[in-house]
Amino acid sequence: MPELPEVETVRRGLHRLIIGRTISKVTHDTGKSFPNSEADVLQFVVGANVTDVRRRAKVLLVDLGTEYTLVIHLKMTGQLVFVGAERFGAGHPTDSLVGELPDRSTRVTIDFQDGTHLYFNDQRKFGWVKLYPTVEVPNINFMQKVGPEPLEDHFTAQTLYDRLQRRKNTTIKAAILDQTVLAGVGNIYADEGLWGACIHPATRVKDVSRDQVNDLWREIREVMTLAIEKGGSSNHTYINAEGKKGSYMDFARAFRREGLGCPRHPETMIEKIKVAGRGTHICPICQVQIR
DNA sequence: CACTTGACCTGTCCGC
DNA sequence: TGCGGACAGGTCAAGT
Repeated sequence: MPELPEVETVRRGLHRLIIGRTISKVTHDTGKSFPNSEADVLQFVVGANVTDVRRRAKVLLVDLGTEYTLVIHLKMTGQLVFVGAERFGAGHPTDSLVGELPDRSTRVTIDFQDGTHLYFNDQRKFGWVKLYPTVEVPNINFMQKVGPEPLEDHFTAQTLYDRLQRRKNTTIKAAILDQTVLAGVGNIYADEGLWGACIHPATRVKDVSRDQVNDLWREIREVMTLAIEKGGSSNHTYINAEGKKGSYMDFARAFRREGLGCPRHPETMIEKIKVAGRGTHICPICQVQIR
């Protein structure tokens, strides 16, 4: 589900809500939702306090005082929801969208000593929580391969142009979804960025001009910055650490707007097509495919 | 190596 | 109403 802006929104919430809390108990599914052994969980997680919550690409990193880190990927439908102790005394937070937790999609429950809880819910079970020594995190295969963070200062249009050269013969949409080209772009912000830059998603990378790459670079950064400001985009499965939805979809220009007017040409409707195996939203007037 | 496709899961929606 | 198939905000492994 979540792309960079959604994962960053969850990170900010957790950073505020769980740092300094001490873990008293962990319960989890057997299998890939949390594949570490009970012995490791008892030795390195239970009794540990949370020292930091970081993000790289779409991956969350919850650092523990034991020099171990919980590495978490939400994939399509994962959620991390913090529930305070007051929930069980004064009732539910009125603006939370989650029901009573845990529920049938809860894969991992982390209880804190102060009576608060962190729930990892994941309807489709694609997501996971894995425990690594903190110093080993940079050596994880994904961390070795993943591309630059698009919102960092050193990510320039030239960087994007250079990194796209490794995918010259595929479509521009497939290329920007490739996490080794740049980090954090998923289906929503790919469509939004390509609409902003007036590039048809099925255009081959080699046919995208240098000026178009400049536009795409700027649009990806702008759209992700706005999305973080709005707390991300929400479908029926995405909520943040406090159980609330993001409002970026109120500002979306192409994604999931098929049948509605293009903001640049209100008389022309956004169309839904398939590119790179994914549902793709375009304006047929502004985004003209080359070759 | 680059590229595409299917697999991983569950739930929902849409057409017959 | 029931059922089959497509599809869903992501990555991997395996195939060509």
